[in-house]
Amino acid sequence: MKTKEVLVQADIDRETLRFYESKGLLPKIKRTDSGYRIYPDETVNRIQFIKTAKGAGFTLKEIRELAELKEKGATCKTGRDIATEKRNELKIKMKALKKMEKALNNFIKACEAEGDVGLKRKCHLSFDMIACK
Amino acid sequence: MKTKEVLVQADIDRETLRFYESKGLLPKIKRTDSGYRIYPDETVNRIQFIKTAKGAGFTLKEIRELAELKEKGATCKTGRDIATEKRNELKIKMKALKKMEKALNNFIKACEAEGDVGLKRKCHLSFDMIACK
DNA sequence: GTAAACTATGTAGTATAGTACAGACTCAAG
DNA sequence: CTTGAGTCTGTACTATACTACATAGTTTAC
Repeated sequence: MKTKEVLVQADIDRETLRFYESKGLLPKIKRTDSGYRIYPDETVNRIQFIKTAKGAGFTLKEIRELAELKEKGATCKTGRDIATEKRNELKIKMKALKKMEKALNNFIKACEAEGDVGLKRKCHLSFDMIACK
Repeated sequence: MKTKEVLVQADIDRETLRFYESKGLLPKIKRTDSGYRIYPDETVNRIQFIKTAKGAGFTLKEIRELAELKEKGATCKTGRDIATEKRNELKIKMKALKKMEKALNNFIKACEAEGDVGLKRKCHLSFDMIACK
């Protein structure tokens, strides 16, 4: 695959792609005699993975650690340990997300219960117990 | 509350606290005649809220938008709209998290099925369908 | 009444994750 | 065989979220 093809298929910016390459996040890229990059097909999936992992709050460094499990042929034990650690981080993030969701839900519900639509009623958001007066 | 009290109770760094203040994330802070900050009690809760929201992937700017719902006495309608928008962002993040969790779970399970413990077996992580050979 | 602990301001530096060129080379179509 | 689209390298700039001083003033405990 040539660069443009990756850019279109993975919906990514040329500079960002190069940036990810420089950070060691992509699988090995060949070059033509003239120096043009030839990407393996899995690159598109890899970028999708990076996007998902980023969306889940992982840093590029963390994502590279996961990518390296594949790249460097880690042993299963090492791989499992890293994956388990990442899963624990994930669980903590999930908790924060659920806490926030609950707070926002309470706030939205309280607003609706007060029949806010179209009104200019004042509301008060508190950060321990979200409510609307 | 004096600064030190907030630092200890909220488990936050002095400089970070000042940084949050400069970004408009904290409730109004009074000063003594000599210029020392006097924080309202809710400050500790606010910092906890900031931490949770950050953990859920919101930026400080986004967190300030939520904080301002309280600070500036927004109308319920405005408040609800912002909260609903944030809740939508949250749902997208939650999806990414679940996708990642599934991928990690598959990987860990596959490793265990192969009886990796103590072995130096090679494993391969693929990013569309995580597996261990 | 002085030393230690605390606080204030301002400035500068770091890490992360891009984003935006400039200047030059290559390739493909008419 | 030239022109435009595509690509290359390198450097510099941006935003976010801190982090680390330096320097100076204040409060508290002995």
